[in-house]
Amino acid sequence: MEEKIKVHLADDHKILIEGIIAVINTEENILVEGYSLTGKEVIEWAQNSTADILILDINMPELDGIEVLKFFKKKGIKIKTIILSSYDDVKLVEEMLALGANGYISKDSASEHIIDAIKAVHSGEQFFSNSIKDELLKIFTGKKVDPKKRPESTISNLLTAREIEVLKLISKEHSSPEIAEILNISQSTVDTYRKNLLKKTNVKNSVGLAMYAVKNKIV
Amino acid sequence: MEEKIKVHLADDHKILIEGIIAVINTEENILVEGYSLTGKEVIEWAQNSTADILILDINMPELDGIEVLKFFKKKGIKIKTIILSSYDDVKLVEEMLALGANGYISKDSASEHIIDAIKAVHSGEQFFSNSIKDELLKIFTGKKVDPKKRPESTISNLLTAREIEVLKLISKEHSSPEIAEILNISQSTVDTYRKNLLKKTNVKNSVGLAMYAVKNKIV
DNA sequence: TTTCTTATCCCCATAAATGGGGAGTTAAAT
DNA sequence: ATTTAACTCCCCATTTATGGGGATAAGAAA
Repeated sequence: MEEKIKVHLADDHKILIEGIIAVINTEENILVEGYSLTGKEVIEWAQNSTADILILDINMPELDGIEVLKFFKKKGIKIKTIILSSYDDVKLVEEMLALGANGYISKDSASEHIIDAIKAVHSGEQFFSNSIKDELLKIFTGKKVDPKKRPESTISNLLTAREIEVLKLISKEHSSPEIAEILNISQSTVDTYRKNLLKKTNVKNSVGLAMYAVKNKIV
Repeated sequence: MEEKIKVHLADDHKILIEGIIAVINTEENILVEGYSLTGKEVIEWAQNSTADILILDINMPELDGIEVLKFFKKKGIKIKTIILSSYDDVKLVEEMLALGANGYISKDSASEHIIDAIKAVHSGEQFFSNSIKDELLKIFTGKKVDPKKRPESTISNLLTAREIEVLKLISKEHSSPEIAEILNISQSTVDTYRKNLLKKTNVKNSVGLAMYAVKNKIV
């Protein structure tokens, strides 16, 4: 009687995607209409999408989930989005909500939660993993946080897109010459980014940068 | 007529596990007999296992795939193991082979490759993702490497107490001169520890060391 | 006892990172 | 139209890090 819920997946790991498809296929009224392996693909897809729900991994190379959500917000694209994350990070959840995400599930959670999340978000609710709910409770009961006073100074506006790219590569143990080659820019430029990153993040060296990246879940 | 191939999965992301189960369930003669979510669980399971194949994620918190393989080798446990990795890293592949792994597939590859890998490894062959094969070819054609001269000795044991001390200080953004002063030893010694740490952990630089420390909850 | 591990130190050399300066182009915002 | 932000590139110099080799003393393990 009712239409199937159309879902689009975005994750850089194809195995995970095919796994989720297999899981979702056990559900009668949910249909995976396609998937994207990179942030860029998601953005292209989004231009002419008729899907109901997007399940979006935040950890993708180059253009990650955060950037995708920002793009949506900027362009006024309204797609109900469920974040799929490797980590339970309240900061990230807050940022995602501010960027218009409708749900947040951890990759640690059981796969049936994906089904639950899709159904909930499709019917207009929000959905969170139990693990992340626990984390949230701690914050919102312990200290009361004004939801309007959301983190204005997220990494994304502290660091530029390019700086984040460089930071990610640094965190993946790449040297400046390597990063220069990967990004197709000169080593001088990479070194400039390193300097700016050190200043902006207020850490001492590359190790500090990597730790910063870990702490802020940008790797 | 023939017995089903019994497979055990090990990955800290339950969603990925359930996804792989769903994929494998489409295969008639392969059966997932269980799964482990941590390295410790794998080791416990391995004591009384009757499975034919273990599919092992290398990136697990605390006790990762490398340590699991080392444990197997030490205890003489013989389980055909397929490594499931997020990265295409030749160094890692070499290390895994030296530790007795029988296959190496990337999470980026399509899920049917898991099926192929299971079948290949079960029949005594080795299996590698195409992406990693390309990488390997580059190495083994460019420079000829004696397969017997595999990094057996380079990646030996766990870290010593002193090495861990140094690793902690590195992860706290200290430089070698600083560490030398803190520990009251010469900088030469600190540098020796750095070298040993790089070898033992098989990472490229200090950033890699810091990440290793994070992954293994040393910091 | 002999071997192995750990902790300590040194030499050499090269590669990489850090820290300061300046500067051009483009695109967006005011 | 002018300013600003982001991205790009270069000079200089110094400090750190990496990679190879070797070495010694104390203590544990075989």
